[in-house]
Amino acid sequence: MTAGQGSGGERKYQRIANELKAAITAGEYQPGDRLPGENELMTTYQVARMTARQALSVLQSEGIAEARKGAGVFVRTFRPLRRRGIQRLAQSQWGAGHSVWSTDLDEDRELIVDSVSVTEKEAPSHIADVLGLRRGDRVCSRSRRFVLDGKPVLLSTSHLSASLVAGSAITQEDSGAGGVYARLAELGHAPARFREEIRSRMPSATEAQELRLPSGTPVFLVCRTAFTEDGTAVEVNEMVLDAGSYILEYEFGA
Amino acid sequence: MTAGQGSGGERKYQRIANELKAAITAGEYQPGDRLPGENELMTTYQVARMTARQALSVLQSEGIAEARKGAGVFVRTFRPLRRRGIQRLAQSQWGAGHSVWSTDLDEDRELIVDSVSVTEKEAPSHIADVLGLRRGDRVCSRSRRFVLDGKPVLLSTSHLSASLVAGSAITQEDSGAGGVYARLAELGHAPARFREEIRSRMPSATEAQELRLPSGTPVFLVCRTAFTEDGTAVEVNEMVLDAGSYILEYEFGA
DNA sequence: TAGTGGTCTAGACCACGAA
DNA sequence: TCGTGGTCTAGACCACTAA
Repeated sequence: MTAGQGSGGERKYQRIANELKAAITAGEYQPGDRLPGENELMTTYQVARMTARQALSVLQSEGIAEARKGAGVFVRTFRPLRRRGIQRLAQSQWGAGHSVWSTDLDEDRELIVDSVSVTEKEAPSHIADVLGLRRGDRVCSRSRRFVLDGKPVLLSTSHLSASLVAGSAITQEDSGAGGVYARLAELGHAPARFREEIRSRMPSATEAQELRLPSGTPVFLVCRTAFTEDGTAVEVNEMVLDAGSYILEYEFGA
Repeated sequence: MTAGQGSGGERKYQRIANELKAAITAGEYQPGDRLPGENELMTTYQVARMTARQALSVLQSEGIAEARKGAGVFVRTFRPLRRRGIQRLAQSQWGAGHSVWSTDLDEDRELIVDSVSVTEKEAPSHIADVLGLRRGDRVCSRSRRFVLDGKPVLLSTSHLSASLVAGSAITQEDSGAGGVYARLAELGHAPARFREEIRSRMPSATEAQELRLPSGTPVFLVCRTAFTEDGTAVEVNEMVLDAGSYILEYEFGA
């Protein structure tokens, strides 16, 4: 046979991929172990380079394996953070000066803010709509990147009306104890209700680079809107999360 | 040049992919439109088949485009459902005989249960742990597939202790008005609290087939646990969602 | 330096969809 | 029937990593 797939048979690359997956499931390859490379698969299965490649790409696109250029293809480890969407925003926490992120920390794992930037610009239209701003009104945008065990896992950009927060610590890189929500409370705009909307898709090339995502890893897009008691939206926080690094959790009553 | 990438330059396939993306963003190709095929890209960019292919595969793996064998590569449409995780489980709804899914329906879009199967088997260990069952105890598992506009979007498997629900309508394919939660309430095990845990990853080949997912579409894994007032877990529902068809939404107070 | 994965070429046969 | 994407071959040069 020179090409094409036999009508009754499993695809060659699929068969190779399945055998590798089975070996991983059986524990023959542990997380972090190196899998057989392209050359080895070519000889053991007697296939062309591109076919061996495609077999390995199946594992990568399912998030099971990760290629490192010049080194090999390795079984990925999966050790996600648990992000509690509701308890973490309870008043008792930010009101008392805790970081909103402290509950994200499993024992001994450090989630660190890698870079912060605060800018003021004209409000993007989809943000202006939610915050009830007029055309041309300006927003204060706080962008942060969070790093876990040396790997970036979360990009967060928080948008607030520039006129609302002018002069407060919110416009500083260090927003102070309790963070932005404590400052909003001091300004008389304490958040009372939150809405989080979650999507998931494959990352753009830019996002994949910023989060150092191996191919086959989707991202969560979490958009949180904070409302005051009277129902006014005061903050919109757009987040991009490495989906392989997070479990999102919500608890609520019936 | 015969092969390899010029050290300073953008990859060929990446450049082609970027131009296609720009054209889509600019509106030259609308959702549902057919993109230039492999043959057309080969001639217009003077590249080999595999290179044109790889350019198109970039768009597919980012979920921007979708290949249909024998027809072409098309710009994908994105029109997700909004799944409200909290309001939809309020007592007022299932208590009154509404389907839990009714709030998922945007006007004029029909979410239909495609297939139902109810089985009884020994509890998988991760389910037994949560439900507090002993080794060898049995569970009643209700599996359903939901279809929107002819496309499957959600696979749901609900696990309950077999001894707890024996003889009730829960063991029937039609669980009756108000669904499983109304029946649990009648049995004296009304759910009072819920926990939903969300992950996202690329689908396995099986999941991709069952949900008819184009490549480049991740899935949500939503695991909901229902607790009674005294904190006993009475139901574990494992769901697999087409991430391109859903926005998950949670609203809660500070 | 040897071996790895990343990109690229120039061919081929196949199953499928639309006309 | 004809064009499409899906699979496959057998070569090639490159950048990167680890020994």
